[in-house]
Amino acid sequence: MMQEENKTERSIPSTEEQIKAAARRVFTRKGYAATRTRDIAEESGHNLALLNYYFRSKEKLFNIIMMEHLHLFIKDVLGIVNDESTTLPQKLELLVAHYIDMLLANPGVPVFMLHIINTNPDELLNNVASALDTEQLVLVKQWRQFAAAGNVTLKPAHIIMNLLGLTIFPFIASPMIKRKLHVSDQEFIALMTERKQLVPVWMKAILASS
Amino acid sequence: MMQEENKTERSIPSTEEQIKAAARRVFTRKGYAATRTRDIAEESGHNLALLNYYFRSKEKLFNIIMMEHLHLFIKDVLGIVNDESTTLPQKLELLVAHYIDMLLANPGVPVFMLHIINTNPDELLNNVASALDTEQLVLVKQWRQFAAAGNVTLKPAHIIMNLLGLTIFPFIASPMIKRKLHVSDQEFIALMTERKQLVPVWMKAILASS
DNA sequence: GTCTATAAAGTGATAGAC
DNA sequence: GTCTATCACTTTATAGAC
Repeated sequence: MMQEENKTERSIPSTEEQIKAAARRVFTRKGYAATRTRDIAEESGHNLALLNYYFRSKEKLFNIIMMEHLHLFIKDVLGIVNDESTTLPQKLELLVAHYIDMLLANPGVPVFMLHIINTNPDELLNNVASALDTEQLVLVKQWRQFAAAGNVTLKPAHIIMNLLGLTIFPFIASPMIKRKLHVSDQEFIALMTERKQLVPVWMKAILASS
Repeated sequence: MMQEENKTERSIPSTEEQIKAAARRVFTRKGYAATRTRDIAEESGHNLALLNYYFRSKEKLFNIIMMEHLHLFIKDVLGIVNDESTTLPQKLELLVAHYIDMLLANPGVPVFMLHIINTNPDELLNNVASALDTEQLVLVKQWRQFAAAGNVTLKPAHIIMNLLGLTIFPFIASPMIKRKLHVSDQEFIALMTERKQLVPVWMKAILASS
């Protein structure tokens, strides 16, 4: 009477989806080892047996979540990086904006990924951005051109570490930042939104200073 | 006959120290939950029962290691930060060099800390650098002076995030960096050593660009 | 102090009723 | 598909011999 059950687009998620969503939250918050299947079941509002019914095992469920997170990191990036019609500085701005938007929508992703990177080094480091280390990327070609023409003395490793550090680190350290710098959740979002413009400017200043 | 037991400075560590050192390695590598007390015992070359004999429980042992890591983060910093005889730029250089040296000697510390920060938010975030958020620090006074005189439009939160991101992030992401950027352990150390000089230069360039 | 053996509790997964 | 009850195994911690 009040609300008719919406059976079309926005209907209630299936049990399987509910469990997966709960798993994403708990795994992201506590990591793989500290998560008990009972935690996920409780968080999902369903029974422990359902978890095994739908996903067979804790590990298989984790792998599904992991792959989805991995996909978030790579999705849409190839399009930006391989676009012949954009310049190098434009790609920088697009990449930073894209990642900050993605991380604002999925704040737990970096900690999740780093936890994996630092525990299962070999297992999936091959997968991480494996599509991205190609030497044929337009971005890489443009970079070589830029480095050959101008006089960039800074090693590429430094540049990449700077870019990632300036973009991703705030999300990793957000609990400490919010606490110690007296930044509210809302202010944190505003800060990160500012950084979409600022990081590219800073990167250019860093390049110019070397 | 071959080697007489050295009983003075550099004698073999006590069983207690051996277990603690093993715990530090295993906890750093795998995190609290994924570590089994048996792993620590095996790594130390001693028996599982000895761990409980010396430290009562896994949790108490972990807390000891955690506090030692926390101490590494704060130790010596107060001296740098409260030194009336150094300028602000000098403090920046000293702090960056100090942290990079500390992290090169203890590469696992950041991941260890972040794992804790993101799992036990409230428990110890009060302790983290609680001595450092005082408004009375010489560093803070010098900063206020600098900000009032010059025209620094950048918010302090951005500056701190940049400094930490440029300094600490490479250690957090080192497994990925080494793998994806084809950087050897030795080259990584060289890169970080370079950053002791570079980060302060970059920070100044960032400030000037705003 | 150090070991072996074992108790006590936790955890992933399944059987079987509904 | 969903639940309760339970198995099989792991893991922390301790008891007790030496």
